[in-house]
Amino acid sequence: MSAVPRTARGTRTRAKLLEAAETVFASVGYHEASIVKITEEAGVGLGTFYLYFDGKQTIFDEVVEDLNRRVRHAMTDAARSAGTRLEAERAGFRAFFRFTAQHPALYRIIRQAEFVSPGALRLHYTRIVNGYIEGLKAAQLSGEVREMDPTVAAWALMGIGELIGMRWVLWDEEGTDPVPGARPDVPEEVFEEMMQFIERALAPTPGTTPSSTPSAARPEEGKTP
Amino acid sequence: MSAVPRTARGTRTRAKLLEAAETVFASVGYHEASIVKITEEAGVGLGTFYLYFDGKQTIFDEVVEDLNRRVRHAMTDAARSAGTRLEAERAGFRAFFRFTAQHPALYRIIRQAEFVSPGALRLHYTRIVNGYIEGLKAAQLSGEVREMDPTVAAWALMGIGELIGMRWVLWDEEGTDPVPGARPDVPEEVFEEMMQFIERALAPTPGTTPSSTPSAARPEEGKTP
DNA sequence: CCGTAACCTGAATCGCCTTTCAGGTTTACT
DNA sequence: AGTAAACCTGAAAGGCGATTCAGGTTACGG
Repeated sequence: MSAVPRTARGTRTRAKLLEAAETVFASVGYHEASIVKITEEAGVGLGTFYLYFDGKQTIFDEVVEDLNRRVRHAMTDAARSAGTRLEAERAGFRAFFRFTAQHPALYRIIRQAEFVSPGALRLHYTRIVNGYIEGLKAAQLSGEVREMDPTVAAWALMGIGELIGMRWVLWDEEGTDPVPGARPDVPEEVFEEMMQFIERALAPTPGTTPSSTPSAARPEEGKTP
Repeated sequence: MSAVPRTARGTRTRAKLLEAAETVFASVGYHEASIVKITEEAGVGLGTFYLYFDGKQTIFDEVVEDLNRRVRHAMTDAARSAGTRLEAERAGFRAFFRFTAQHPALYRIIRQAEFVSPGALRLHYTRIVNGYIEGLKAAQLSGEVREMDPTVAAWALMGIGELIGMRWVLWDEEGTDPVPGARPDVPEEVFEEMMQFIERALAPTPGTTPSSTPSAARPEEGKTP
């Protein structure tokens, strides 16, 4: 049975294991990730693992939970400083892609959760989507976003980010120097195209795109109740 | 070493194995799927498997290939009978969701390919996306779709379908009677909302004249899917 | 400096899975 | 019917990884 560490040393060891697990799961996948590999990566003995975790599944769930918390934090943090909803959307997506570039583990691990831990998978997606839904609802009240079902739109946005991220962050990243700070993000043109797509989909008046210049003349009127 | 069947019986046996593999991979995942389970599901002896496949990885690749071919066929078939591009988009998405509802194996298997067979994963996505790109380019020429990078839009569309399908077909399906003909599709309201989203994202800007704008102004730069 | 609780370790056990192969069965063809 | 090729089978070898556990090490209050 797993236990909670009771001293500073124990806390450190547990954290090392968690970090090592993220690394190993991301690089070889759940299946190929053996407890031995995880403990080796963490630099601790094999048996130590079972002091803090019940098994592979348990530590996997915790890794997913942790990644989810971190990516949402990155996104809301970035969005907070934005003025309009569209700026927030922009900042959120940028943060998402940046996080993906810096932690490819996110994608690689989430995709495996389908079978390893379906509950964790759903929690991951629904938590992020809920963030979108809240934002969209608020933007609808202020007239920045047209009348529509925010839930459907939120899942659509999630899907766009997911696949664009996969295509231009994960796939383009290969063969890149694995220096933590120097990972390529989504190319600027692609990002702009994507935001155009999104802005038109959400815009109150069909066919018009609000200027992408931050605080330019964009009065608050356009209410479409 | 695996071999190609030389008689009708052999062909049947090989097909049974392939179908059984799809079922088993979808229900328990690649990792939990043992050769024993596959051969039992197929109703053949254990050793028979190795007459036609080199191993688990090999048959997995072939299952992915097969599913990919079938889903694309379903989509293009449905889209063919449509008049405008938007109708085609609509028909294609409907076919995609219907296929997903009838073959949940598609999602469940593809998601595992990330580690099991990255090449197969990429092939799957890029093939579908290429279909979109062709359709979008044609629609741009006829002015039905605005000027934009069709590649980015295609991946966005793919992402929308992917997550909406996951949320409303796969997740809602649970606990449903597994009768092959009676699987729930995406609810009509959700489908409509999604199409609204897509149509607005792709719609031409009212002011511009489609045929007069040189559509070759933005040549495709090094997209190498 | 001592004692104890917490912590760490890795060899050994156990169980499951892949893959092989020698021998039996079916099919295609004359 | 007869024969060769194709096909099928499942016991058994060989390997790998999860988990346990008895014994050693470290931290720290008194």
